[in-house]
Amino acid sequence: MAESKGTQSGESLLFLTDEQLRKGIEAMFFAYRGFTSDPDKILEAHGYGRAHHRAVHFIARAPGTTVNALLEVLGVTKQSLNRVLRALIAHELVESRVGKQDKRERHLHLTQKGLALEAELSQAQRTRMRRAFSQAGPDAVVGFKQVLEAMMDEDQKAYFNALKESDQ
Amino acid sequence: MAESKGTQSGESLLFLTDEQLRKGIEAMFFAYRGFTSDPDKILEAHGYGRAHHRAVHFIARAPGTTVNALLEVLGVTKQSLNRVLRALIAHELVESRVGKQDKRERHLHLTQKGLALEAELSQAQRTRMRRAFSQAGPDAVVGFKQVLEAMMDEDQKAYFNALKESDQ
DNA sequence: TGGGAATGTCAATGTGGCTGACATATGACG
DNA sequence: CGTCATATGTCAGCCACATTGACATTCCCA
Repeated sequence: MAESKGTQSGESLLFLTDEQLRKGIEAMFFAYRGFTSDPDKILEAHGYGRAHHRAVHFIARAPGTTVNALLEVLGVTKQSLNRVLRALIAHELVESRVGKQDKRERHLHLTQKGLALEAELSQAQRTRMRRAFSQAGPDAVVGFKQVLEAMMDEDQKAYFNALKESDQ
Repeated sequence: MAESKGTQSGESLLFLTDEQLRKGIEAMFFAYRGFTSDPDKILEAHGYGRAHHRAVHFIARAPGTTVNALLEVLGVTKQSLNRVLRALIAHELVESRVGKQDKRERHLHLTQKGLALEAELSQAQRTRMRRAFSQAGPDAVVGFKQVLEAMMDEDQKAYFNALKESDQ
Protein backbone atom coordinates (compact mmCIF):
# COMPACT_ATOMS: atom_id res chain seq x y z
CA MET A 1 0.00 0.00 0.00
CA ALA A 2 1.15 3.54 0.79
CA GLU A 3 4.94 3.75 0.59
CA SER A 4 5.37 7.50 0.54
CA LYS A 5 8.84 8.35 1.88
CA GLY A 6 11.78 6.07 1.37
CA THR A 7 11.08 3.31 3.85
CA GLN A 8 11.63 -0.26 2.86
CA SER A 9 9.34 -2.61 4.74
CA GLY A 10 6.14 -0.70 5.33
CA GLU A 11 7.50 0.94 8.47
CA SER A 12 6.59 4.55 7.81
CA LEU A 13 8.25 5.91 10.98
CA LEU A 14 5.48 8.16 12.14
CA PHE A 15 6.00 10.96 14.60
CA LEU A 16 4.54 9.22 17.59
CA THR A 17 4.76 10.96 20.93
CA ASP A 18 4.84 9.00 24.17
CA GLU A 19 1.50 10.57 24.96
CA GLN A 20 -0.08 9.23 21.77
CA LEU A 21 1.31 5.79 22.50
CA ARG A 22 0.05 5.94 26.08
CA LYS A 23 -3.43 6.65 24.74
CA GLY A 24 -3.13 3.60 22.54
CA ILE A 25 -2.04 1.50 25.51
CA GLU A 26 -4.93 2.66 27.65
CA ALA A 27 -7.34 2.19 24.76
CA MET A 28 -6.32 -1.47 24.68
CA PHE A 29 -6.76 -1.76 28.43
CA PHE A 30 -10.21 -0.21 28.62
CA ALA A 31 -11.48 -1.71 25.38
CA TYR A 32 -10.47 -5.20 26.43
CA ARG A 33 -12.46 -4.74 29.60
CA GLY A 34 -15.53 -3.84 27.60
CA PHE A 35 -14.81 -6.64 25.16
CA THR A 36 -14.89 -9.29 27.90
CA SER A 37 -17.62 -7.86 30.09
CA ASP A 38 -20.67 -9.20 28.23
CA PRO A 39 -19.48 -12.83 28.05
CA ASP A 40 -18.28 -12.64 31.63
CA LYS A 41 -21.80 -11.91 32.83
CA ILE A 42 -23.24 -14.79 30.83
CA LEU A 43 -20.54 -17.17 31.98
CA GLU A 44 -21.07 -16.28 35.60
CA ALA A 45 -24.76 -17.09 35.29
CA HIS A 46 -23.83 -20.51 33.93
CA GLY A 47 -21.10 -21.16 36.48
CA TYR A 48 -18.22 -20.98 34.03
CA GLY A 49 -15.26 -18.68 33.59
CA ARG A 50 -13.29 -17.05 30.84
CA ALA A 51 -11.19 -20.16 30.38
CA HIS A 52 -14.29 -22.14 29.43
CA HIS A 53 -15.29 -19.45 26.97
CA ARG A 54 -11.95 -19.58 25.20
CA ALA A 55 -12.06 -23.35 24.90
CA VAL A 56 -15.63 -23.31 23.62
CA HIS A 57 -14.82 -20.55 21.15
CA PHE A 58 -11.91 -22.33 19.52
CA ILE A 59 -13.69 -25.68 19.44
CA ALA A 60 -16.58 -23.97 17.70
CA ARG A 61 -14.24 -22.29 15.25
CA ALA A 62 -12.50 -25.55 14.34
CA PRO A 63 -14.73 -28.52 15.13
CA GLY A 64 -12.78 -31.73 15.46
CA THR A 65 -9.65 -29.95 16.61
CA THR A 66 -7.33 -31.98 18.80
CA VAL A 67 -6.31 -31.32 22.37
CA ASN A 68 -2.78 -30.43 21.33
CA ALA A 69 -3.95 -27.94 18.73
CA LEU A 70 -6.20 -26.35 21.31
CA LEU A 71 -3.33 -26.13 23.78
CA GLU A 72 -1.23 -24.28 21.26
CA VAL A 73 -3.82 -21.76 20.20
CA LEU A 74 -4.79 -21.06 23.81
CA GLY A 75 -1.22 -20.89 25.02
CA VAL A 76 -1.81 -22.73 28.30
CA THR A 77 -0.55 -25.98 29.81
CA LYS A 78 -2.39 -29.23 29.37
CA GLN A 79 -3.04 -29.41 33.11
CA SER A 80 -4.77 -26.05 32.96
CA LEU A 81 -6.81 -26.92 29.91
CA ASN A 82 -7.63 -30.36 31.28
CA ARG A 83 -9.52 -28.98 34.23
CA VAL A 84 -11.63 -26.85 31.90
CA LEU A 85 -12.19 -29.60 29.32
CA ARG A 86 -13.10 -32.11 31.99
CA ALA A 87 -15.88 -29.83 33.24
CA LEU A 88 -17.14 -29.12 29.73
CA ILE A 89 -17.20 -32.82 28.88
CA ALA A 90 -18.80 -33.78 32.21
CA HIS A 91 -21.53 -31.19 31.65
CA GLU A 92 -22.00 -32.43 28.12
CA LEU A 93 -21.05 -29.24 26.34
CA VAL A 94 -18.11 -30.86 24.60
CA GLU A 95 -17.71 -34.31 23.13
CA SER A 96 -14.32 -35.98 22.84
CA ARG A 97 -14.07 -38.47 19.99
CA VAL A 98 -11.22 -40.91 19.51
CA GLY A 99 -9.40 -40.20 16.25
CA LYS A 100 -10.02 -42.60 13.39
CA GLN A 101 -6.60 -42.34 11.82
CA ASP A 102 -4.62 -41.79 14.99
CA LYS A 103 -6.43 -43.30 17.94
CA ARG A 104 -4.24 -41.41 20.42
CA GLU A 105 -5.84 -38.18 19.40
CA ARG A 106 -9.09 -36.84 20.78
CA HIS A 107 -11.17 -34.73 18.43
CA LEU A 108 -13.27 -32.13 20.17
CA HIS A 109 -16.80 -31.17 19.16
CA LEU A 110 -19.52 -29.08 20.73
CA THR A 111 -22.76 -30.83 21.60
CA GLN A 112 -26.14 -29.18 21.20
CA LYS A 113 -25.76 -27.71 24.69
CA GLY A 114 -22.27 -26.55 23.84
CA LEU A 115 -23.42 -24.94 20.63
CA ALA A 116 -26.18 -23.17 22.53
CA LEU A 117 -23.78 -21.66 25.05
CA GLU A 118 -21.32 -20.73 22.33
CA ALA A 119 -24.08 -19.01 20.39
CA GLU A 120 -25.15 -17.05 23.45
CA LEU A 121 -21.58 -15.95 24.20
CA SER A 122 -20.52 -15.12 20.69
CA GLN A 123 -23.74 -13.31 19.94
CA ALA A 124 -23.18 -11.00 22.90
CA GLN A 125 -19.63 -10.37 21.80
CA ARG A 126 -20.57 -9.88 18.17
CA THR A 127 -23.25 -7.41 19.16
CA ARG A 128 -20.70 -5.23 20.90
CA MET A 129 -18.24 -5.64 18.05
CA ARG A 130 -20.90 -4.79 15.49
CA ARG A 131 -21.86 -1.68 17.40
CA ALA A 132 -18.24 -0.58 17.68
CA PHE A 133 -17.59 -1.24 13.99
CA SER A 134 -20.75 0.59 12.97
CA GLN A 135 -20.02 3.60 15.12
CA ALA A 136 -16.45 3.83 13.90
CA GLY A 137 -17.13 3.18 10.23
CA PRO A 138 -15.64 0.88 7.60
CA ASP A 139 -12.29 2.64 7.24
CA ALA A 140 -11.77 2.49 10.97
CA VAL A 141 -12.47 -1.23 10.93
CA VAL A 142 -9.69 -1.75 8.43
CA GLY A 143 -7.28 0.26 10.55
CA PHE A 144 -8.36 -1.53 13.70
CA LYS A 145 -7.50 -4.91 12.21
CA GLN A 146 -4.21 -3.70 10.75
CA VAL A 147 -2.99 -2.33 14.07
CA LEU A 148 -4.11 -5.36 16.06
CA GLU A 149 -2.46 -7.77 13.68
CA ALA A 150 0.74 -5.76 13.83
CA MET A 151 0.57 -5.98 17.62
CA MET A 152 0.55 -9.78 17.67
CA ASP A 153 3.59 -11.99 18.00
CA GLU A 154 4.50 -13.78 14.80
CA ASP A 155 3.35 -17.21 15.93
CA GLN A 156 -0.01 -15.81 17.02
CA LYS A 157 -0.49 -14.18 13.64
CA ALA A 158 -0.37 -17.68 12.18
CA TYR A 159 -3.24 -18.85 14.37
CA PHE A 160 -5.09 -15.65 13.62
CA ASN A 161 -4.82 -16.07 9.87
CA ALA A 162 -5.47 -19.81 9.88
CA LEU A 163 -9.03 -20.82 9.29
CA LYS A 164 -10.22 -24.32 9.72
CA GLU A 165 -8.72 -27.53 8.52
CA SER A 166 -9.51 -31.13 9.38
CA ASP A 167 -12.16 -33.05 11.21
CA GLN A 168 -12.52 -36.73 11.86
CA MET B 1 -16.76 12.92 9.71
CA ALA B 2 -18.07 10.83 6.84
CA GLU B 3 -21.88 10.70 6.94
CA SER B 4 -22.55 9.26 3.54
CA LYS B 5 -25.97 7.57 3.60
CA GLY B 6 -28.83 8.87 5.67
CA THR B 7 -27.96 7.63 9.14
CA GLN B 8 -28.53 9.86 12.08
CA SER B 9 -26.08 9.17 14.92
CA GLY B 10 -22.93 7.95 13.26
CA GLU B 11 -24.22 4.37 13.14
CA SER B 12 -23.67 3.57 9.50
CA LEU B 13 -25.11 0.03 9.69
CA LEU B 14 -22.41 -1.73 7.76
CA PHE B 15 -22.87 -5.14 6.21
CA LEU B 16 -20.98 -7.07 8.82
CA THR B 17 -20.97 -10.83 8.54
CA ASP B 18 -20.55 -13.02 11.58
CA GLU B 19 -17.26 -14.12 10.07
CA GLN B 20 -15.95 -10.57 9.91
CA LEU B 21 -17.01 -9.99 13.49
CA ARG B 22 -15.36 -13.23 14.59
CA LYS B 23 -12.13 -12.05 13.04
CA GLY B 24 -12.45 -8.85 15.04
CA ILE B 25 -13.04 -10.84 18.22
CA GLU B 26 -10.02 -13.04 17.65
CA ALA B 27 -7.93 -10.04 16.71
CA MET B 28 -8.68 -8.61 20.14
CA PHE B 29 -7.81 -11.91 21.80
CA PHE B 30 -4.48 -12.44 20.06
CA ALA B 31 -3.47 -8.78 20.07
CA TYR B 32 -4.10 -8.46 23.78
CA ARG B 33 -1.81 -11.38 24.35
CA GLY B 34 0.95 -9.67 22.42
CA PHE B 35 0.16 -6.40 24.12
CA THR B 36 0.74 -7.84 27.60
CA SER B 37 3.60 -10.22 26.82
CA ASP B 38 6.50 -7.76 27.01
CA PRO B 39 5.56 -6.25 30.40
CA ASP B 40 4.76 -9.72 31.73
CA LYS B 41 8.34 -10.83 31.12
CA ILE B 42 9.75 -7.77 32.85
CA LEU B 43 7.36 -8.10 35.77
CA GLU B 44 8.24 -11.73 36.28
CA ALA B 45 11.91 -10.85 36.51
CA HIS B 46 11.06 -8.34 39.24
CA GLY B 47 8.70 -10.66 41.09
CA TYR B 48 5.57 -8.66 40.30
CA GLY B 49 2.41 -9.39 38.35
CA ARG B 50 0.03 -7.65 36.01
CA ALA B 51 -1.87 -6.16 38.92
CA HIS B 52 1.23 -4.28 40.04
CA HIS B 53 1.75 -3.00 36.52
CA ARG B 54 -1.74 -1.58 36.33
CA ALA B 55 -1.40 0.17 39.66
CA VAL B 56 2.00 1.60 38.75
CA HIS B 57 0.73 2.74 35.36
CA PHE B 58 -2.20 4.71 36.68
CA ILE B 59 -0.22 6.22 39.54
CA ALA B 60 2.34 7.37 36.98
CA ARG B 61 -0.38 8.79 34.78
CA ALA B 62 -1.97 10.77 37.60
CA PRO B 63 0.54 11.37 40.39
CA GLY B 64 -1.13 12.16 43.68
CA THR B 65 -4.24 10.18 42.82
CA THR B 66 -6.16 8.78 45.76
CA VAL B 67 -6.83 5.16 46.62
CA ASN B 68 -10.51 5.50 45.79
CA ALA B 69 -9.79 7.02 42.40
CA LEU B 70 -7.40 4.20 41.67
CA LEU B 71 -9.99 1.63 42.72
CA GLU B 72 -12.48 3.07 40.28
CA VAL B 73 -10.19 3.24 37.30
CA LEU B 74 -8.87 -0.27 37.93
CA GLY B 75 -12.29 -1.72 38.62
CA VAL B 76 -11.23 -3.98 41.47
CA THR B 77 -12.09 -4.21 45.15
CA LYS B 78 -10.12 -2.37 47.78
CA GLN B 79 -9.03 -5.67 49.32
CA SER B 80 -7.55 -6.72 46.04
CA LEU B 81 -5.80 -3.42 45.43
CA ASN B 82 -4.62 -3.28 49.03
CA ARG B 83 -2.47 -6.37 48.69
CA VAL B 84 -0.80 -4.92 45.61
CA LEU B 85 -0.33 -1.44 47.07
CA ARG B 86 1.05 -2.85 50.30
CA ALA B 87 3.76 -4.67 48.39
CA LEU B 88 4.58 -1.65 46.25
CA ILE B 89 4.83 0.58 49.32
CA ALA B 90 6.84 -1.97 51.30
CA HIS B 91 9.30 -2.27 48.42
CA GLU B 92 9.46 1.50 48.17
CA LEU B 93 8.11 1.82 44.65
CA VAL B 94 5.10 3.82 45.79
CA GLU B 95 4.79 6.50 48.44
CA SER B 96 1.50 7.15 50.23
CA ARG B 97 1.11 10.73 51.46
CA VAL B 98 -1.60 11.89 53.82
CA GLY B 99 -3.81 14.50 52.12
CA LYS B 100 -3.33 18.09 53.21
CA GLN B 101 -6.92 19.20 52.73
CA ASP B 102 -8.60 15.90 53.59
CA LYS B 103 -6.39 13.91 55.90
CA ARG B 104 -8.40 10.73 55.34
CA GLU B 105 -7.14 10.53 51.79
CA ARG B 106 -3.85 9.01 50.78
CA HIS B 107 -2.20 10.48 47.74
CA LEU B 108 -0.10 8.02 45.79
CA HIS B 109 3.22 8.84 44.15
CA LEU B 110 5.94 6.80 42.52
CA THR B 111 9.38 6.92 44.13
CA GLN B 112 12.56 6.92 42.08
CA LYS B 113 12.48 3.12 42.10
CA GLY B 114 8.83 3.16 41.09
CA LEU B 115 9.51 5.58 38.27
CA ALA B 116 12.32 3.36 37.07
CA LEU B 117 10.13 0.28 36.89
CA GLU B 118 7.33 2.22 35.26
CA ALA B 119 9.73 3.54 32.66
CA GLU B 120 10.97 0.04 31.91
CA LEU B 121 7.45 -1.35 31.57
CA SER B 122 5.94 1.47 29.57
CA GLN B 123 8.93 1.68 27.28
CA ALA B 124 8.54 -1.98 26.36
CA GLN B 125 4.85 -1.48 25.75
CA ARG B 126 5.35 1.72 23.79
CA THR B 127 7.93 0.03 21.62
CA ARG B 128 5.44 -2.59 20.57
CA MET B 129 2.72 -0.01 20.11
CA ARG B 130 5.02 2.20 18.07
CA ARG B 131 5.96 -0.70 15.85
CA ALA B 132 2.32 -1.65 15.33
CA PHE B 133 1.32 1.94 14.60
CA SER B 134 4.20 2.39 12.19
CA GLN B 135 3.50 -0.82 10.33
CA ALA B 136 -0.18 -0.05 10.03
CA GLY B 137 0.14 3.61 9.15
CA PRO B 138 -1.45 6.82 10.43
CA ASP B 139 -4.94 6.23 9.05
CA ALA B 140 -5.05 2.82 10.65
CA VAL B 141 -4.09 4.35 13.99
CA VAL B 142 -7.08 6.66 13.82
CA GLY B 143 -9.38 3.76 13.05
CA PHE B 144 -7.84 1.66 15.78
CA LYS B 145 -8.61 4.26 18.39
CA GLN B 146 -12.11 4.89 17.08
CA VAL B 147 -13.07 1.24 17.23
CA LEU B 148 -11.52 0.67 20.64
CA GLU B 149 -13.24 3.69 22.12
CA ALA B 150 -16.54 2.51 20.69
CA MET B 151 -15.95 -0.86 22.32
CA MET B 152 -15.65 0.59 25.82
CA ASP B 153 -18.45 0.93 28.31
CA GLU B 154 -19.59 4.49 28.82
CA ASP B 155 -18.06 4.88 32.27
CA GLN B 156 -14.73 3.57 31.03
CA LYS B 157 -14.73 6.08 28.21
CA ALA B 158 -14.78 8.78 30.87
CA TYR B 159 -11.60 7.44 32.46
CA PHE B 160 -10.07 7.03 29.03
CA ASN B 161 -10.71 10.61 28.02
CA ALA B 162 -9.81 12.12 31.39
CA LEU B 163 -6.27 13.33 31.70
CA LYS B 164 -4.78 14.39 34.95
CA GLU B 165 -6.14 16.66 37.61
CA SER B 166 -4.98 17.32 41.15
CA ASP B 167 -2.01 16.55 43.30
CA GLN B 168 -1.29 17.54 46.86
C1' DT C 1 -22.03 14.74 68.81
C1' DG C 2 -22.98 11.54 65.53
C1' DG C 3 -23.07 9.81 60.84
C1' DG C 4 -20.67 8.83 56.95
C1' DA C 5 -16.45 8.77 54.11
C1' DA C 6 -11.61 7.04 53.15
C1' DT C 7 -8.63 3.73 54.25
C1' DG C 8 -6.57 -0.56 56.03
C1' DT C 9 -6.78 -5.29 57.25
C1' DC C 10 -8.17 -10.24 58.51
C1' DA C 11 -10.33 -14.40 56.93
C1' DA C 12 -12.33 -17.39 53.73
C1' DT C 13 -13.17 -18.64 49.04
C1' DG C 14 -12.82 -19.33 43.90
C1' DT C 15 -10.62 -19.30 39.35
C1' DG C 16 -7.12 -20.22 36.57
C1' DG C 17 -2.56 -20.20 35.71
C1' DC C 18 2.04 -22.96 36.73
C1' DT C 19 5.58 -27.15 37.59
C1' DG C 20 6.59 -31.87 38.38
C1' DA C 21 5.57 -36.50 38.26
C1' DC C 22 3.40 -40.44 36.62
C1' DA C 23 0.17 -43.58 33.91
C1' DT C 24 -2.05 -45.24 29.73
C1' DA C 25 -2.75 -46.04 24.98
C1' DT C 26 -1.09 -45.87 20.60
C1' DG C 27 1.94 -44.94 16.54
C1' DA C 28 6.37 -45.46 14.32
C1' DC C 29 10.55 -47.60 13.39
C1' DG C 30 14.53 -50.70 13.38
C1' DC D 1 8.74 -57.93 18.17
C1' DG D 2 10.64 -54.52 21.13
C1' DT D 3 11.58 -49.85 21.94
C1' DC D 4 10.98 -45.12 21.81
C1' DA D 5 8.13 -41.20 21.06
C1' DT D 6 3.59 -39.04 20.95
C1' DA D 7 -1.09 -37.77 22.69
C1' DT D 8 -3.67 -37.61 26.44
C1' DG D 9 -5.20 -37.70 31.28
C1' DT D 10 -4.57 -36.96 36.14
C1' DC D 11 -2.73 -36.09 40.94
C1' DA D 12 -0.52 -32.90 44.05
C1' DG D 13 1.13 -28.63 45.30
C1' DC D 14 1.90 -23.85 44.55
C1' DC D 15 0.93 -18.97 43.23
C1' DA D 16 -1.47 -14.64 41.56
C1' DC D 17 -5.32 -12.22 41.81
C1' DA D 18 -9.91 -11.63 42.15
C1' DT D 19 -14.23 -11.92 45.29
C1' DT D 20 -17.42 -11.19 49.82
C1' DG D 21 -17.96 -10.08 54.57
C1' DA D 22 -16.66 -8.09 58.74
C1' DC D 23 -14.41 -4.86 61.48
C1' DA D 24 -11.29 -0.88 63.08
C1' DT D 25 -9.36 3.71 62.62
C1' DT D 26 -9.19 8.25 61.36
C1' DC D 27 -11.22 12.18 59.94
C1' DC D 28 -14.77 15.41 57.65
C1' DC D 29 -19.00 17.63 58.13
C1' DA D 30 -23.68 18.88 59.34
